[in-house]
Amino acid sequence: MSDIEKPTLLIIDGHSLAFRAFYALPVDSFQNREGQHTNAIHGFLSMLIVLLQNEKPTHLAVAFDISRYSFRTREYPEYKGTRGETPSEFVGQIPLLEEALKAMGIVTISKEDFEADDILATLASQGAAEGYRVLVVSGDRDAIQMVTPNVTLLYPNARGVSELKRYDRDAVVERYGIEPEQYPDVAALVGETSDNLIGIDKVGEKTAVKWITAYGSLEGVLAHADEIKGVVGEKLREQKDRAVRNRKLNHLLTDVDLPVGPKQLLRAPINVPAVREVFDKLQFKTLLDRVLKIAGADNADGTAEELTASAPANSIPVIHTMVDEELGKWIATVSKAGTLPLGFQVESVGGTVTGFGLASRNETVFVPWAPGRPDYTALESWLASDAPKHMHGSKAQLKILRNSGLELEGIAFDTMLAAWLIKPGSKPESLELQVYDHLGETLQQSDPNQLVPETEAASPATEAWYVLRVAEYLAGKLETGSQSVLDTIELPLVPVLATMERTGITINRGILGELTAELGAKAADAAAKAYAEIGREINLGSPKQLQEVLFDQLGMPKTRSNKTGFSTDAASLADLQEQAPHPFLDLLLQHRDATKLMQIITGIDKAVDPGGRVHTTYEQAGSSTGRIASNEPNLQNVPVKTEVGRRIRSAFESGSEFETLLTADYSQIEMRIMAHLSGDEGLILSFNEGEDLHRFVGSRIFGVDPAEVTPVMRTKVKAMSYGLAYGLSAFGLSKQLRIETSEAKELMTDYFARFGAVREYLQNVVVQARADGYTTTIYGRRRPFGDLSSSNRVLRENAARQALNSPIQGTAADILKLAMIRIDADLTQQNLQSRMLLQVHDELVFEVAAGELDTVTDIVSSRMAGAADLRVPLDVQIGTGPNWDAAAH
DNA sequence: CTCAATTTGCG
DNA sequence: TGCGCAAATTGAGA
Repeated sequence: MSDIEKPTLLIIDGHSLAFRAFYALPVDSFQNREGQHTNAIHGFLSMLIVLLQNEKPTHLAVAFDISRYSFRTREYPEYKGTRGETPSEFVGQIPLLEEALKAMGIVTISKEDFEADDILATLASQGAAEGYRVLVVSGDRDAIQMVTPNVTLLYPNARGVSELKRYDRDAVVERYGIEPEQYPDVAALVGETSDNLIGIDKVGEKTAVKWITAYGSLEGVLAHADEIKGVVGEKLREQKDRAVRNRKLNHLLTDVDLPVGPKQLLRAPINVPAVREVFDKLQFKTLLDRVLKIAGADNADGTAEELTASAPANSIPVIHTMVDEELGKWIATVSKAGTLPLGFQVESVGGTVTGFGLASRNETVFVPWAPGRPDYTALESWLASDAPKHMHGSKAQLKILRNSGLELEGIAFDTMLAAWLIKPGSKPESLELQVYDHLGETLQQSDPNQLVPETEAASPATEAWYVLRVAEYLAGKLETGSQSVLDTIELPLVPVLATMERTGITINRGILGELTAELGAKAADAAAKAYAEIGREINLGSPKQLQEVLFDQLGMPKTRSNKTGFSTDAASLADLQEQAPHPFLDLLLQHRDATKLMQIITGIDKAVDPGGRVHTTYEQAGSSTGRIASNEPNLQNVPVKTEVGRRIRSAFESGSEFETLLTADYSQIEMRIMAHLSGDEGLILSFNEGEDLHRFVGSRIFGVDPAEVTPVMRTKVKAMSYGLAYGLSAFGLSKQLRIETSEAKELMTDYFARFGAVREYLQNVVVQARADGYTTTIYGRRRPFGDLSSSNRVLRENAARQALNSPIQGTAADILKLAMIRIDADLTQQNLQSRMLLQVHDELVFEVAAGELDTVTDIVSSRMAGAADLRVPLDVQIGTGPNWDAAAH
C-alpha cells in the first residue's frame, strides 16, 4: 500500500499550537465585538485550514491538556514549574476554539491526569499499527520520539507558527544526528528549560549526541559513565539521577486508555449553520469563507453581506479590475483630469512590478501588470505625469517601478514621510499600523512572519484606498512648518535618493581582499598574544568574559559601571592602562580594532553586486533630527580616521565609464549654524575672518595672537567648540581632553565670556522647547520633546541635551538635502552624465563623467554654498581623485 | 529565534 | 556626566 492510498490520521496538540499562535499574532488586532481576544483561535484555525487543504487527512483529532497538572507533576512537582501565569488574553480562547472545532466536526480529546502529548503518542502508535499515515502536529520537542517511518512530526519552525517543519525519520537524523527514539535520551542529558528539567551541567546537545551515539542509549551511557573523562564525566556521575528522572518524565505514554481509537476519528461533515454561528461570534469572515469552501457549501448567499453590514461607514469600496481605455477613462474621471490626488500602491514580487492599486475616495481599481503587456498605456501616461499620487513609502515603490522600466512623477504625499515628520522617532510606521492607529480599522498585511497564509493580504487597491484616507488624516495634522518641509524637502528628495540607491558605487574587491587577509592575521596574532598574557583562551568579543579576566583574574581597578558590571570600552581600557599597565590591554584593543574593521569590510564586500557596485538603502523616515541614515550596507560609517580606514576608502572608486570621483563637504556646518542661530557677533566674526576657526577662537579665549595659539590650545578649543552643540559638560570635556575638571570648567567659563550669546542661545532653545513641547529647524522641521519637565533628572537632562542639539543637527540635515535636490535638478537639466552617489551627513560623493569636471564642480559648490542664506558663509571643500580616499582633502 | 546590552565605526 | 545613526556580537530567555 503506497502512502497515497493509506488513510491519513492528523493529530494535533491543541494547547501548544494555540499558544504558539497566540504569540505569533498581535493580540490587539484580533478581538470580537465583545472584546474577547481571538488571535490564538484565528491563528490555530487558519493553520488547520491549510493543513486540511494540503494534507487532506481522512481522520482527524485535536488533543488538549485539561490542566497544568498531570501524573508527571505528581511525580515531580517542579515539572513545568518555571512556566508563568497564562496571559489573561489567552484565557477563554481555548473553550471557544473547542466550540469552533466541534462545529467543524472535529473530535477533541482530553484526559484527566495526562498531557496532550501522551494522547498524541497513543493515537500515533495505534494509527501506525493500523496502517495509517500519521501526521502529528505539536510544538513540544518531546514529540520527536513519536517519529517512525509511518509517523511524521510537523513542528512550528520560528517563533509562532509561520511554518511547520516536517520531521520524518531522515529529517530528525539530519537535524539532531540521532534516531528519533534516541531523542528523549539526549533531552534527558541536556535538560529542557521550558519544562523546568535541569540536565547534567556542562552537557549540551553536542556532548549528549556524542555519548548517545557512542553508547546507543542513556542506559548505555550510564553503564559506561566511569569511562567518560574530564569534568563532564564527573558531572555525569554526580548528577546521573537528574538524567534518569528527566528520562522518566519525557517518556510519552503510548498506552493511555482513550474513549476513541483512530477509526472513530473519521472526519465528520462540517455543520454549516453551527460554523456560521461560531465564526460570526468570533467575527472571522475570511476564515468562514475558507471553511465553507472546504465544506463545499455555497457562501454566495446573504451571509457575507450580513457580516459586512456591521462594517464601518467608511467601508472598503468594491475593487474593479481594469486596463487600457477603460482604465484611462476611469482615472480621468475620478481624478478630475489629473487634478485630484489618487491613492497609489505598487504590487511587486522580487523587486519587479506585478500590479497596481489605485483609489479615489470611493472607488478602487486593481491593474495587473506584466512586462510587455500593451494594455496599460493609460496608466503609464498617468504615472509619468504630474497628476498627484498619494503613496506610502514612495521611494521603495519608485525603485521597483524603475526596475520595471516605468517612470513616476507627481508624488504629492507620502504617508510614511508625513507620519515621520509629525512624530520623528526611530522607526517608520507601516501603513497597517497607521490604518489601525489613525482610522481604527484593520488592514490585512502580508506578513511572512504570520501564521501560515493566515488571511489573504489586502489587495494593493485596498491599500491605495487606505493610503488616501490616512493621507487625509495626516494632512490635517501637519502644521505649516512640517507641511513645508514635506513639500519642499522630503518629497522632492525621494527621486534623488532613489536614483542614488540604484546607481550605487564601484568597489575594488581586490583591495578589500588584501585588507581582510592582513587584518585577519593581525587579529589572530593579537588574540594569541593576549591569550598568552592571561594564560587561557577566552572570547575577546565577550564583555562578560573580559570582565572576569580584568577584574577578577588580573585584579584591575574597577571602571565605569554599566548594567552588566564594569565597562570594558576603549576609554575605560585607556584608563586602566594608566592606572594598572598590562600588555593584555593593548593587545585587546588591537584585536578589537582589527576585527571591527574586518566586519565593516565583510559587510561591504557581501553587498557588492555582479556589476561590482554596492547599493545602500537610505532611511529617509527614521531619524529624530531629520538626518538620513544608510543601511545594508551602512556607507555612512566607512572608516576614515586611521591608515587602514583610508585604505578601505580607497576601494571605493569611480566607475569605468567615469573620469573621477568628486567629494564635496561642508566645513564646520554645525558651528556655522550655531553662529547663525545664536547671532553671536564674536563667532560670526570668526567665520567671516576665514582662516583657521579654532585658532581664531583660541586666540580670543586665551588672549593671544592667532599665531601664538599652540597645538594644545587649539585641540582644547576645538573639543570645546564641537562639544557645545551636544550639551557637553565640564566633566565630559575633562574626560575627553584628559585634563582636570577644574581646568575644563575654566575653559568653558573663558569660552562663554567671549561667546556669551552662544550660551544664551543654547539655554534659550531648551526653555523654548519646554514651553512649546518641540524644537524647530530654520526650515520648520519639528522634533517633539516630552521629558523636558520630567521629575526624573536623567530623563530631563538627556532631553535638554537632545533639544539643544536638534535644531543644529536638523538644520544641517535640511541644508544638505536642499543642496542635493538642486544639484540633482541641475545635473538633469544640463543633461550631464555625472551622478550623485553618496551622502554622509555633511558630505556628498559624485562620479564625474569625462569633460564634466568643471561644470560639476561649479554646480556642486555653488548649490551647496548657496543652499542656505545664513549670517555666516557656508564653506564647501571639494576634492577629486580616482577613489574616495584620494578624493578627500 | 528574538531581544537587550555592549561596543565601535562615521558625521 | 556628548548629539545622531547602523551593525556585529554575546548571552539570556522563550
